[in-house]
Amino acid sequence: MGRSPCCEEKIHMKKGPWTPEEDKKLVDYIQQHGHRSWRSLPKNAGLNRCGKSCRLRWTNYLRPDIKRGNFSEDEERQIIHLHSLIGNKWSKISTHLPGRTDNEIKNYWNTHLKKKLLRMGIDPVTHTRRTDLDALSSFSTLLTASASLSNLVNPLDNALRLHADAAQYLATLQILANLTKLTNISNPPPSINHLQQLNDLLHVNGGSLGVLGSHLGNYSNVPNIINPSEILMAKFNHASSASEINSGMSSPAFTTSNDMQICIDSTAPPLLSASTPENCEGRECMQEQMDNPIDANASTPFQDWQALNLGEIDEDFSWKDILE
DNA sequence: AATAATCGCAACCGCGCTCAA
DNA sequence: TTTGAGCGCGGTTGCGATTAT
Repeated sequence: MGRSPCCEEKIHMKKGPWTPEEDKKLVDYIQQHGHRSWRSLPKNAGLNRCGKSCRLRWTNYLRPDIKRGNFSEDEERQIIHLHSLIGNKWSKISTHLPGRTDNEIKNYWNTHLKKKLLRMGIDPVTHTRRTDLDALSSFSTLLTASASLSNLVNPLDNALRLHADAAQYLATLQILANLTKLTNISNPPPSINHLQQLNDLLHVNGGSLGVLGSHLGNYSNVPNIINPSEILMAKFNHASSASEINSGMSSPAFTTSNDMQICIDSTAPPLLSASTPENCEGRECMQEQMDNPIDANASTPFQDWQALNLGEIDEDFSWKDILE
């Protein structure tokens, strides 16, 4: 049903920002008489405003229990959590955040949290990893950045060079890996042949991942393309022991057995997921996660990358810096 | 220093729900 | 059962403040 204008005399009503005098009149009236009927309130309070405007001013600004100031991290988390469960139900969300109005939460969501999630590669509507090509292009920005880093490092500094090479390679890897996902290309496990070629490449080129990365095209052009990240991980899986890695036969970027374990256990982190698990989709999935406090803290895409824990060369150089 | 672009927030708009007559 | 007043909600707009060029 509904109604359009909230009062017939609306055209004569004042609009726009409230003056301190109007605020005082409204507060004084409500403190004395309450606000049983918003429609009759402005007339009784001596305000040339429509009741709706009075209600909004009171509920969003003048109410004595309104909390002012920045949102705390805890409040942010709660908003994101609740939004993932119930969507844009701002008034419902506000009931869980004492002193915060639905309007304030809505504004905060639109101006801060939405962007924050997007920066993290999370779709603010579905709360799942983004699958669009924008995110892919942002990753190619990372590739460009890592390439620049590669150009900046002293060619004589072998360790730094390898780190930069690895950064560039990982970026390439992720782009290709996600392209294969986006295009629904099947990923059969790497054959022994592929592994042998990979092994040769690493040995011939002194274990430089940068050089290896430059050969990825050979794999991505063949039919039945193999997910490049799987090639790399299979290579490490295939290595006879961690000592082989540590002895310099493989990339110095992966030097500890702990690092190896991470590489073996997972492919490149799923910054972009082209598909969701059959039994866990979109908001329902998030609902499950939020019901479980541990799952609710599930890693963000960025955390996935941090989880690679590839180590740091020195205080001024870290993977976090590259990935940021 | 001037101008344009962007951001952040308060306020408005209009739809739909509830409930009393 | 129908009607419509009143209210609440979510989306949108307007504008001052801030930042970038």
